[in-house]
Parts: sequence; C-alpha cells; structure tokens
Amino acid sequence: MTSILNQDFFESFDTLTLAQKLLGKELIHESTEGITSGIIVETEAYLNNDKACHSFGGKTLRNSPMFGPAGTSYVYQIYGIHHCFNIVSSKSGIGEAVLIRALEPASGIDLMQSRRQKVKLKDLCSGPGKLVQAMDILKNQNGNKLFNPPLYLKEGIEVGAIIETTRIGIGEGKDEHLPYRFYIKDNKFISKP
DNA sequence: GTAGGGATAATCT
DNA sequence: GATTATCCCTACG
Repeated sequence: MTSILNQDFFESFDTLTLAQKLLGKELIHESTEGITSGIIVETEAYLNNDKACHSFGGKTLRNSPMFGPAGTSYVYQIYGIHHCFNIVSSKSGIGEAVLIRALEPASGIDLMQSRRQKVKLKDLCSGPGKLVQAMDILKNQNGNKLFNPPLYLKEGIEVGAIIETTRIGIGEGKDEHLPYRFYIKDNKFISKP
C-alpha cells in the first residue's frame, strides 16, 4: 500500500466530488532536471452537459483524452502561449475532467523558480498556465495515466473549509455562473480570491 | 495598490 | 477567419 493515488480513487467519485477530493493532494513530477511537487489548492470541474466544457458538442481530436478512463491527463494549449493541465474523471466515453488551477509549491522550489524567472513564491503556481510552466508539464504528457512516474498524485494534507464558487475565464452564455470552482479557504496560493 | 488590454497559435467552422 | 478553461506589462492614482 503506497500513498500514490490509483485508478480506484479516480473512478470512485463523480466529477464534482473528485474536484473537491483533489484539493490537498500532492502533484509530483519527476523530470530529468529534478523532482518538483505541489499541493493542489484550486480546481474547476467541467461536465459533459456544460457549455464551457471542451467535450460539449462532441469529441474532437483535441479533447479525445477527456473521453478516456478516469485518471488520464489532458494537456492542451490555450491562447497560443499557455498550457493547462486537467485530470480526466468519470467513466470512459463520458468526457468530463477537472482542471488544476493552482498549487502550493512543496518540493523542488528552486527548480520551479529557475523555470519561471524571479517570481515570488506566492505567484509561482497561482494559475493554470503558471503551474504547468513551474512543474514543466509538457504536451507529451497528454493522454498519459497519472498512476505512475514521472507524473503522478499522492495523498497530501488535510484540508479545512472548501469554498465553492464560479469558474474563471468562461465567456457569457456558457454556464459561467455554475458553482464548479473549488479552493481551500484562506490559502494564499490560489489564483484569485 | 488596482485596472485594462495586447500577445499569440492550435484548433475548429 | 473566429475563437480561446491565460499571463504579464503598462498606466494610473
């Protein structure tokens, strides 16, 4: 019995529940440069009946990992410059996922800072594009399973109160009011209060 | 301290 | 050709 989260964990909850369960877990990347890790402090859920979800309106080449089994990673590029990292949830063929929006840096902080050039600790992973850069999650992780190195999750800290609120960056008329964003109350490493 | 808008390219219609 | 699950720099008080 290790503390690495296995497929059972990801399959045991629906997407909204999983988004909350992931708070406090530790995301670890063993790269050739060294190990970096952080505690997940902010997530967003994307459901298949939700207009803001990439899988809404059918499967395409880009979103095909979302239709894979729970625990698959889904990495995509947004706004031409940034990447976002998601964990696929639900059963195969459904097309739901949890976006990881922010981490609290835990291990390999020096390495993360050198990748991101002189940023304060608080700003190192406080956003989807930032944490991907700090952790050096590349697009070649797209479609990988998160049960084994180099990229995996394990049990983290106990979380206190969880705040439930609306998601960020969703356009009007796309279910932007849905309370599908979750973060740890009073944590200083979230992207936005 | 906060607010606003430009950068930039893969993906889809 | 439009759109996008963002970041960062600049301007202003």
